[in-house]
Amino acid sequence: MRDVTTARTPTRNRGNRRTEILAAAATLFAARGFHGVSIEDIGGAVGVSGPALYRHFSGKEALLAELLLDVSSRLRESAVAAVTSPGSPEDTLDALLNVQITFALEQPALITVHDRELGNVPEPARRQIRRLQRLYVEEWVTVLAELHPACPPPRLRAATHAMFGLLNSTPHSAGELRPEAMRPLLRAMARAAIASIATIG
Amino acid sequence: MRDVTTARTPTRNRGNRRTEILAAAATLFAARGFHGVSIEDIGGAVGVSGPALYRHFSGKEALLAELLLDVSSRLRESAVAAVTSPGSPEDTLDALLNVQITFALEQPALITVHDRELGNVPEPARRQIRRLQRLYVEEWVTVLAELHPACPPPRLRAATHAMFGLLNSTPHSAGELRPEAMRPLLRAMARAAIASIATIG
DNA sequence: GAGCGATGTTAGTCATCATTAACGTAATCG
DNA sequence: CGATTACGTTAATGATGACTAACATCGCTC
Repeated sequence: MRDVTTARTPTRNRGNRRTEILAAAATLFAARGFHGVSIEDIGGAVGVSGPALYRHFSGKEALLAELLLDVSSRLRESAVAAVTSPGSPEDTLDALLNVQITFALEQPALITVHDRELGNVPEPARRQIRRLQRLYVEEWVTVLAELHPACPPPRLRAATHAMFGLLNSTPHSAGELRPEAMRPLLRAMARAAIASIATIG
Repeated sequence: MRDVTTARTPTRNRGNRRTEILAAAATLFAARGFHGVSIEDIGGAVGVSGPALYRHFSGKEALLAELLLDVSSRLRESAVAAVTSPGSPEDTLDALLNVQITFALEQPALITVHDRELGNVPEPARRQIRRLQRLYVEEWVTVLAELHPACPPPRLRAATHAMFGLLNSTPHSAGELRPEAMRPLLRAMARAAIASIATIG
């Protein structure tokens, strides 16, 4: 009389604990910074204590690396999907906005860690994360370039970063507004901000 | 035959070293986070080594506290000046934008530390910094409320934070654009973003 | 039902680090 | 001059923290 519905892989709940740890670490890193969080803290947050983490990760830095690698590849994947789906440049921009806004609203901790802690990732992984981040930005720049052909790329890049700053402000205004109200606000502000870059220079 | 031109206070270069330390600490904290920087690092950055800092500050946390207290009071002071000077709400908004943009462009390290490290400031000072930050935000909200009377305050507050995010993106787009080009871009994007908040809801 | 792999536990170990102690030195001031 | 003050220096000291070792346990598979 065993429960067969939970389709267990060869090794039972394999991966749950791992995922749990990643989530807890993201929250803690976002709140106190990589060096402000101890292995003990992370373990404690998931109900195991300390060195248990080494059964799942080779070390603290590896944990961070996996976190950032995961975020940056998911972001890039979603961006590629948005860009390759058919539609006008305006449609594509809207799709990109949705990607970033959804991420910012649903995973504020990951977003925070993603743009603060790259410096603590050891070298092999760091390069790859940087590459993914760069590719993500370039998806945006490409679309913006279609909408504003007269705008030089450096300005487009700066504008893109400014927009990320705007959208990623969600951790700061946590609690001010419900997500359902935050989403249209961010979308409107970001759209307007982008539209404005044609009006200067 | 002494040099009298350098108007020395009772104690020679008093305060130079102190200021130098604060500046170095800001840069390091911005780059690696409070816990990622050692007292030795900060000392090294100004050419003295380690425990010399205790001649100027009571400890690492006190150093951070002074940094944040200084930033938040300067921001608030400038905001008050902008708000109390005569002019239309639009003029006042422009003045506020100039305050924040100038700060973001000229002191990116301080801006970065200012919105990341509050959690590491010990309690007496933390409350005061929070208070100053809140007051700063309220200056913005008050002006925005005049421009958008129909907009509920929580939305104004969220929009204000989003705009700070936009303007404070300068550390991320460092090098993309020269400050002379960055300033009008940020101003245009921020103005447009703010104008857009009336168009929803 | 013995062996094994996955997963934890607790008790080291070894660095790093904030902070303090003990001790110069040079300039200022009486 | 002689003392005090401002500033530094190099050794402790005491915590904390990442990581390792040695030792369970438990669910499976054979």
